[in-house]
Amino acid sequence: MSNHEWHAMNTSKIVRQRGRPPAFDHDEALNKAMHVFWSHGYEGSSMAALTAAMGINKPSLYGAFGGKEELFRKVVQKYLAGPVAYIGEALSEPTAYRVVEKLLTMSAEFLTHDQNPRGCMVIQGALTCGEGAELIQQELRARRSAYEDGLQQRFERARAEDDLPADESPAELAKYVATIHQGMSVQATSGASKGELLEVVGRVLKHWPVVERGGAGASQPQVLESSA
Amino acid sequence: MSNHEWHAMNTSKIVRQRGRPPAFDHDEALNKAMHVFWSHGYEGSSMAALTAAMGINKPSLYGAFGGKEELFRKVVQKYLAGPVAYIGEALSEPTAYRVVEKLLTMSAEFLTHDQNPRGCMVIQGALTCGEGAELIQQELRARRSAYEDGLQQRFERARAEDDLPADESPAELAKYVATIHQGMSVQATSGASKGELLEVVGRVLKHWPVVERGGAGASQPQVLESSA
DNA sequence: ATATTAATTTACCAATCGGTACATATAAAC
DNA sequence: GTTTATATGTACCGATTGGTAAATTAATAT
Repeated sequence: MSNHEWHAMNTSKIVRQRGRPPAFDHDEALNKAMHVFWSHGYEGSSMAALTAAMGINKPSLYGAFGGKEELFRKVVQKYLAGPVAYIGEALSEPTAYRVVEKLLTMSAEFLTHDQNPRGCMVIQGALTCGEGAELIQQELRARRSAYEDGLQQRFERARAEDDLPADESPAELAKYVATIHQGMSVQATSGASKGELLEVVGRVLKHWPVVERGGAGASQPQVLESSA
Repeated sequence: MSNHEWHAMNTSKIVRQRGRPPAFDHDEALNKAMHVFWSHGYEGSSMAALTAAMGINKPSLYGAFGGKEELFRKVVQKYLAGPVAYIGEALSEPTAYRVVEKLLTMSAEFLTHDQNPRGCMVIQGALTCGEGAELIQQELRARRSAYEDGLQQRFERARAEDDLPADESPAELAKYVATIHQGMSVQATSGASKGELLEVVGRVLKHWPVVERGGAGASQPQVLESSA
């Protein structure tokens, strides 16, 4: 069993090992690597840039993470479980409207947050690439597809709960929301502000399909008003 | 005056030159280069891949186009004047609704056309990059900004012509349409079909703001129905 | 024919790419 | 202490990166 595999199956478990202990914090180094990949994409991040940011040298990186490609996959896992965990939270909102409202509003915040590199790593990490990165490109595409599937399933549930009109297609709504989300990522990378993204979100929410309930229109959602 | 500069100012002008004539077609080679850059992005396209596709060797490429970066800039110009010239045509449609309808409908076709690499080169050519490509990244960002400005100006004209409600912001609408467009590009690269993109476009058009004209609602635009 | 001009081919450049061999350093186990 | 196991630093690997020097080839001008 190689060293980085041992690390993978023993995250944060304190086991007395013999041999020289690592001189760096595994999780912290992974965060530094995430920042580099997030900023420059997979191919745009050189081993030199990664090791410099992580504060370790190449043999240590190989021992602990197994090379550039495996490091990137571990970074993606951490990214999904950390910075974009809000997506899973949004999906558990009680209504489809609230799901989209929370998802896109938090995305507008997330994509333009000062501490974060602009844009989403899963969307932009390897949209285009050379001949050596097709597997990474494929991996990220699969992640985006899984995200869209999650949205679709949530909207199917919403329709079953009479929370979406019966003539609305969950798959089509999911692709619509994913398209908006991905466009917002490109916009953030291009310099769009949080306020500008929130205006886009507001327009999406203003026309979000809701079922007409009898009587007063009290269930009509509030229109999100944002500061430009 | 270097050779590639001579080429730049003498496009398609037949002048008897002395010296050995080029063995390749300038414009055709540029098209081949466009296809490579379009498929793999700026950094993902190596000189080896470019020269192989163009059917020339490196010194010829340097002589005719001035290096990788200048070649890419020339490719972008050709891309704007050729494959995506439909954008300019869309802007001259008579109403804002028709502008967006034509722009996004043709984009759905364009982004998924069998003969084209998936996605838009200006959007995805250098969204993320390493340390040597920031200038190209900046150039493409400026192109996207110019595109959005064009949309905004068109919507300003539309509002002046009472073709958009007075309380709609042209800048906000432009960013909204650009966000949709850029999201569609990511979707196309991820494998979305023309029909799926047209469904997204249909949803955008269904809620496009139009001025309420007196009397019957005859001026209400037809909803675009697409085949999935 | 000869000179001139320019595009071709071949071979090469230094720098960087991701990845490793190897010796050394540092811990626990005995 | 000695042994064993792991991490570190240095120095290196072949391959590829974008870019050229120099010789050759092919055209026109005289």
